Amino acid sequence: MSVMELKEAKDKFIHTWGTLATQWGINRTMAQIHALLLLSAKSMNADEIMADLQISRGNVNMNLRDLMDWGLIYKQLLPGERKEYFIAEKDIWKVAKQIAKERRRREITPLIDVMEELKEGIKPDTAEKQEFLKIVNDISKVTVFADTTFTALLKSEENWLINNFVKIFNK
Amino acid sequence: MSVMELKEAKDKFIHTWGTLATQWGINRTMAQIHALLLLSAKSMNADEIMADLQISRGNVNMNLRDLMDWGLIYKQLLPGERKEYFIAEKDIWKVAKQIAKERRRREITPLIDVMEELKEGIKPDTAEKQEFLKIVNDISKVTVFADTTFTALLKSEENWLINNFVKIFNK
DNA sequence: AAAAACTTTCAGAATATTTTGAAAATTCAA
DNA sequence: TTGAATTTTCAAAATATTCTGAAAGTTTTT
Repeated sequence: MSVMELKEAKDKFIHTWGTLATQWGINRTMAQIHALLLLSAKSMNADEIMADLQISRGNVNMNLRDLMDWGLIYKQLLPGERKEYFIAEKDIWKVAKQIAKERRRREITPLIDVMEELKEGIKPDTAEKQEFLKIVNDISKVTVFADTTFTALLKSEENWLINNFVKIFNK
Repeated sequence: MSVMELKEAKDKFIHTWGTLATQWGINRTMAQIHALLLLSAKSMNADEIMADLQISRGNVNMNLRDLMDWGLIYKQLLPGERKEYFIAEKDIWKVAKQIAKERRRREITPLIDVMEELKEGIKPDTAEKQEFLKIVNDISKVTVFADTTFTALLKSEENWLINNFVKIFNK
């Protein structure tokens, strides 16, 4: 691609963010609003977002709430303004951490819980049951491992991965 | 939950696998077929899967193909049998690796590509463009970091994370 | 070469998700 | 208070995704 206009680039960014989001189970509009706010130097209100992305008030409201739940945007009350304004977290490392945290909560934790429940509910008194428990156990172990790794990555500011990251990040 | 029957437990496993899958952008039926095959000691053919999950032939066929693309199941040709049989990869560590690999390909790589494209297409000749490039650059760095970490995790059999894993896994 | 056994395809139907927009609820200023 | 400004809700409409099943395609047997 040759040199492109800023507006075009921003649109492409917003569009890409939205498309990719759907692939990982996140609502397209939510991702687009997030992208829009990420690119906006100023905080924006619902009307501005509606106009910019050409979407309804209800849709904007719902997705702004979800984005706040994800910890990706903040509400800002401007003095002398009735309307609520929204601004995105601009520290991308924090954004990544928030997304990872939320996905862990939604994807990993429930799986661990169900595997535990199944392990407790089945007595290994037949070969068939033992086979079943083997699978459940293996999944449980891999999942707990993923969870442990994830948690370590998110919490520690000291381990090699983070240092490695900081090195790359400040390059 | 108190002691439950094996059938009940298997159904719960299949159902849970299917429900969680939808949350990470994977088709419910694909996940259920995968779960069914994971739990099956023997390989199964399309008719058996149709009967077991009460779904159409077309649906089974399509999702079996997708599961093979993901590298989660294999086709097995049994001697003296016209029908094709399918068996799941039972090594859960391999399964996890395959899933991670595929998600990396779908989620991380395209994001990196678009960010690179945007970086190349914009000249930083105004403050506004520089701000835009800052965001794009930051996202690029975090994404490349995630990619690097992922790849290292998947490829190396020697680093501490894997050793850590093996320790947990063999407990 | 024909028929039987099996697999694949894909248009339309069914289902699920997202979006709209107007009404209800809330907040704030006077 | 009252009422204007703003936000929230949610039933119905729009859109997107998944599933079905019969027809077409392929492979194997006779």
